Amino acid sequence: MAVSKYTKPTESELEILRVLWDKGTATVREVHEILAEHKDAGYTTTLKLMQIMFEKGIVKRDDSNKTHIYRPNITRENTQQQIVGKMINSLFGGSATQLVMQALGNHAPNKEELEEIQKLLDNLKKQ
Amino acid sequence: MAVSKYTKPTESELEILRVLWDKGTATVREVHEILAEHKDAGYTTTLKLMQIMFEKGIVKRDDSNKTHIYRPNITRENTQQQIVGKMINSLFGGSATQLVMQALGNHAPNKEELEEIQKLLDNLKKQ
DNA sequence: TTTCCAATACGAATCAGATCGTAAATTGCT
DNA sequence: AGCAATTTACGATCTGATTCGTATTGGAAA
Repeated sequence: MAVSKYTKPTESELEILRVLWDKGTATVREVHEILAEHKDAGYTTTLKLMQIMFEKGIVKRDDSNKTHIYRPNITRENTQQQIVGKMINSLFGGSATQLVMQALGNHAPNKEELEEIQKLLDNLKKQ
Repeated sequence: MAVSKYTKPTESELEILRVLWDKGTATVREVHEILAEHKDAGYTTTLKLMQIMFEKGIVKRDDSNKTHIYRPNITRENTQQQIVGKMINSLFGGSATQLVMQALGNHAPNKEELEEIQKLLDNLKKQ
């Protein structure tokens, strides 16, 4: 079985990944424009970060044309899982329940979301 | 109203905070012994970190004796809230529900915990 | 073909966090 | 008082992340 050397994305890398996850593929320019709405960093900064992410294997890219096209090489779900898992251990003593209580307590969902959670809960109870 | 300049604790700071939260108060030596069980770093490293945390205001200390006694200056609950909140925004597009689904899906709780969550859910539905 | 623009490549500077060696201070013990 | 052990203080180094300036490259348009 192939071993994937998992590296936790940094904050900046996560920002870029979010754009790539949403769009599927994007050029450096596209990513940069979106980040620039809320953050100010130069274009070459975004470029450099994406190059580093490529070297790390976090993203893939098509460089057959002058303007390279990037795409994520790790899934959103997997990354969420890694990070949430780490947080459960480091901040909630290993109890996912504690995290769930915290999240629900401080960020109450609406009716539809409550129903969604209820369904999942019902499923878990059946096991 | 007093403004508290919130600073996100680093990973190492969190490790130390966990010990302080569990014990209430502790000396550098005590914290270090516990960390040393799972991590290897020199005593002065732990000392330095705790000194920096003191400068930042993350911990308080009683230095009326030679051996200083440290205690947390931020609560576990508050810290959890800050970090979970940030994660919901940066990784789950602002949806606490998504985080909850993720956590429950990948770290299924036992019967008692499910009941606990159910109770909270029932309460939220009543609103 | 030449020119110009946009994109990439690359190296350097900066910054924060973590680590540790060493010196100075304090306390307990003989 | 003098010594040994423990603790604190402090500065230096190292590493990783971020930022950016500048040079180079490639392609499109004139």
